[in-house]
Amino acid sequence: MKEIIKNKITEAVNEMISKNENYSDFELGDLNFEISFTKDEKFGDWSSNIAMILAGRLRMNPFELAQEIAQLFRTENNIEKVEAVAPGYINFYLSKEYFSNVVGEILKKCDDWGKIDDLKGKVFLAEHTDPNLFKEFHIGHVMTNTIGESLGRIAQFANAEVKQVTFQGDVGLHVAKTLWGMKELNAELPDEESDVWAKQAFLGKCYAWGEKNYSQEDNSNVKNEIIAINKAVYSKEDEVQNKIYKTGKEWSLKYFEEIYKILGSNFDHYFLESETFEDGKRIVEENLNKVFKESNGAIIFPGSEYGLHDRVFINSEGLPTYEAKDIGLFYNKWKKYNPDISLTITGGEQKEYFQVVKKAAGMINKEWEEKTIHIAHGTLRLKSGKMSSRKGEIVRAKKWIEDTADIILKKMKENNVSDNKEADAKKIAIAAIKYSILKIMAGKDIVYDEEKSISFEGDSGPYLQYSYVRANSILNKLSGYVIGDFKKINLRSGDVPRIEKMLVKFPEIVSKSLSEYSPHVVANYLHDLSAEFNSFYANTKIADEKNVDYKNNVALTEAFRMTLKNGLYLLGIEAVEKM
RNA sequence: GCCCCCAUAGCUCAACGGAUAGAGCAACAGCCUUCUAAGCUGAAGAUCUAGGUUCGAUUCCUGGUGGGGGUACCA
Repeated sequence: MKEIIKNKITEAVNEMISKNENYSDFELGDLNFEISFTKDEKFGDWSSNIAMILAGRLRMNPFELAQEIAQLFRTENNIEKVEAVAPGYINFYLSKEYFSNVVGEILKKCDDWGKIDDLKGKVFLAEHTDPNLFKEFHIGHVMTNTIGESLGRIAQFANAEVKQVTFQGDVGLHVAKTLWGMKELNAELPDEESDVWAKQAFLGKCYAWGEKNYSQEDNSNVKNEIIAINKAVYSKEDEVQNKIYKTGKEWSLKYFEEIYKILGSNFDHYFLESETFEDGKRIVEENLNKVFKESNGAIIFPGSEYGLHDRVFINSEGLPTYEAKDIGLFYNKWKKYNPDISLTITGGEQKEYFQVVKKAAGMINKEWEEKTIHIAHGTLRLKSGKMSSRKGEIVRAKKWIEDTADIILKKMKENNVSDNKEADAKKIAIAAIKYSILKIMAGKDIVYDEEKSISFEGDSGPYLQYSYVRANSILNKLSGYVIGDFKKINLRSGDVPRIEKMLVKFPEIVSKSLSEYSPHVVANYLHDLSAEFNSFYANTKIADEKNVDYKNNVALTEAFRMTLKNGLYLLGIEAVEKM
């Protein structure tokens, strides 16, 4: 529809220009005007700003120009009315047929409703979460994971071939600190029968202990020990240490598997630093004196020459830093997937760091820079201040989810509608958490208030799930009917309900969300859509055969349910049947 | 010091340079004999500050104030 309107406007403007010699030297080609949904029903359904843009160029009154264009606009069946309105909008009113046809289309497309071709044939890589083995998974990781998973799913809806990957840190100073701690705190070592949570909690404690001792100024012995351990991790020469390392690594990998399962996150591949650092180191060394240079015994990239920071890629011990490992990751990503778009999602504090790495990467291989997009999201911070796994001051993801699920479970027991309360409570908890992250534009900080539990009402994940449950409940009641019976939709007796008009927007919303790499566009839309449905629900008895618009309303409810379900999928949220 | 980001209602967030700046929470007034009240309806409430660009600025530019982040061998 958008394209039709756009073409017809172009025709009208061309006609206007050809008729009037005042415009003869005017070129339409580069006009970038828009056709967008109106923000209020009273302005019609679609609206164009063409007159206001033309007005600037032709130095004319936008409203008069709008009137002229509107008059020349040749309407077609589905466009009922075209109207020029001050300050210079041209508004389009669509017919009832148009909207009921879209409802029919939604019922036909089902799970495919909302899919677009924006990334057809493209390989889309989404790297996110990037936890360090030997450290605990905290609520900050949940944020990256949630945003990354959602962006991947949105790209998938845009018909891209999506690969979700993560880059896990299994070598480096943090590992050395943990290993040192494991030796020191050996007495507390959990036995093999302990669960993954206890084991990882122990590793987290060891890390914090190692970090604390490492950074104490008067403790140069410990510092040297840890540096030695770090070297041995890379070289794998110390048999005893290799064994400890192997134990810790296995515990961690199992632990992360459990976490990903809880979050509903699926990775196509796990890159490990231990598998990329050699490539990274080699590439950096190959490009010494071309891209990189030596400085104080280390190999650095002189970012300051490009308005960025200088950063160390290989330290004076000859070991690769995260920077070099990231170069190795670029190499391995392209070797394995050759992506058209490669997204890296991290916290905002890595913004300037990543600019440096990306710049350096681009000087090695142009494609690496050109096809990489860094999404820096905000920090999930505590009300009391920043989390620090170094100091052991973190909120564990698992605890967050379980605490949330407990509150929900209590509420479910009061209501007593769900048949699998435990499982549903978990889904609702995840929904609440993910939605609270996704409803905010990526890039902004979120303050996590441990006192105030997360919201289950209003603009929240559970609100969306609840709206789904309501629609579901109506449709279940009609189990004697097959929805197929409603696919032949008659014209409504009255006005098209707002919810029906809103459904039409879904594919456009997906497209916008993708182009801005911002799941919050989808989240906000689903909230508005659900609010509109709930309002419709409160004012209309939907499952009422006596109503003249009965079939329309049932079909509309089904279309809403499908749209919401597909939208929730994009956010990585599961619908529940009852709650 | 230098660089980057942010500032909208009491609180948490929205708003392609456009129409009356939208929501949720909290507080206030209502609505369960009717498809699940995790809901609905109503009223109240906001663009940090000084300039500039524009037909039009919450949005773009400059200064100020306040907050966050980054600044070489951590990730």
